[in-house]
Amino acid sequence: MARYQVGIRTEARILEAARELLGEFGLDATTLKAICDRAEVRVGSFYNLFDSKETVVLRVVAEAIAAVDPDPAHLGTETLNDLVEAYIAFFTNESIVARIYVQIAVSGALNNGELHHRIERHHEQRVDRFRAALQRGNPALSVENATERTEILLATLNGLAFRAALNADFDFARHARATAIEARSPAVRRPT
Amino acid sequence: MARYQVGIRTEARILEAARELLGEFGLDATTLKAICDRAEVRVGSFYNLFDSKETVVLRVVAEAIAAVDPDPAHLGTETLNDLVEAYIAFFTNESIVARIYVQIAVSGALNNGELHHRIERHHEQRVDRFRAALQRGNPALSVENATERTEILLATLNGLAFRAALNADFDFARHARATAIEARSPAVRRPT
DNA sequence: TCCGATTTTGATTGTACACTCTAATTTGAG
DNA sequence: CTCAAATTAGAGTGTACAATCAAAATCGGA
Repeated sequence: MARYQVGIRTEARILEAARELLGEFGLDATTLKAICDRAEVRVGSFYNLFDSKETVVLRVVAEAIAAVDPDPAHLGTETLNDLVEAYIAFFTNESIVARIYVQIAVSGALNNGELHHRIERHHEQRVDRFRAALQRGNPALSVENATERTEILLATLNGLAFRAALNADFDFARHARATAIEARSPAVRRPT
Repeated sequence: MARYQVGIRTEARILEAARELLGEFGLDATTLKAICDRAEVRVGSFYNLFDSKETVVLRVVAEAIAAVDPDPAHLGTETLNDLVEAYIAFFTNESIVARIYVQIAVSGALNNGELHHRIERHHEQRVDRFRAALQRGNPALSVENATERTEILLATLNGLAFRAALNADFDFARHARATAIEARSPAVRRPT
């Protein structure tokens, strides 16, 4: 299936249109028609290049996440701080796309089994990367302890992001950084 | 608008049907037709009693949340533990309804301004109740400190709930209780 | 220039959904 | 029993959407 240049450019235009619409107006407003209108393409051309609307949406979301990856090559050199900052960057710069991610995770999960697994796997990979980075900066931690701590940290970050999605005034970055510091330098219980 | 008994019973049947469908199959599967079929009511009767489908859904969700309220009369006697346990009960027993709450918060928030404010207000009231309970059990805490701590605690609980929604095996209750203990008895930073 | 492969078009299909409207029926207070 | 008000029925409206298809146009290697 040797591609023609025209088709490749059209594909790029469609992706760009989807990226812009999703990032600006959210999932519900990004209809197939809206994408095609902005890309100046007719519906038929869209389906000549993509299997479905879902394909495009998932690709845009995946690319937005990948764009802030502090270690795209997976060299294992990232610090916990890098990962947290990447997380903050994603939710700060791409808040609507981030919301779409949650939207897909929450609404699609019950119905669409394949999608559910993709998101589940994605989250587990994230736990793993965060845990590894935490242990790198803190070799004394056991795997169990580090995993536990990572689960809590990520839960808090997700919760804070959700909070920020509800209230734009909420200082997501500050809370996120404070939480991350807490997770990095282990606290001890005050004797009671 | 003096009600007839028949209408009151029909209203109850519709609410019950919506409750069952939402709790079992989620928001997307709970169509107007599905509600009417289960309630054995025709569409026209539905709209004689309710303004919209949204009305019914929001009422079911609100009632599910109210059902686990440890202090429905707002006497101010609830402990932080009570509140956390209520939260755990809601997400454990009514996991699908809880998911619907998130679904509404995330997808509706951008479009529907009125709904957005309701959910925002609900969250702020929750922060307030949690903070008050925390201070009651820990009078030494300043309002600022308690608020901060509460924001983090609630964010973590929400994040853990989200995690549990993705992976049914995740031990939500254990993590939630552990986090709450942490929040209750302030930890101090280990000197570095 | 030729010609098969790719791309484009846009009318059309199909579907799912919330919601409306009017006429018929039922209720229950007086 | 009467009758106005409440309730019910259910066909019908309107809309928004993703996706299909066959024919026309275009591409680009040989």
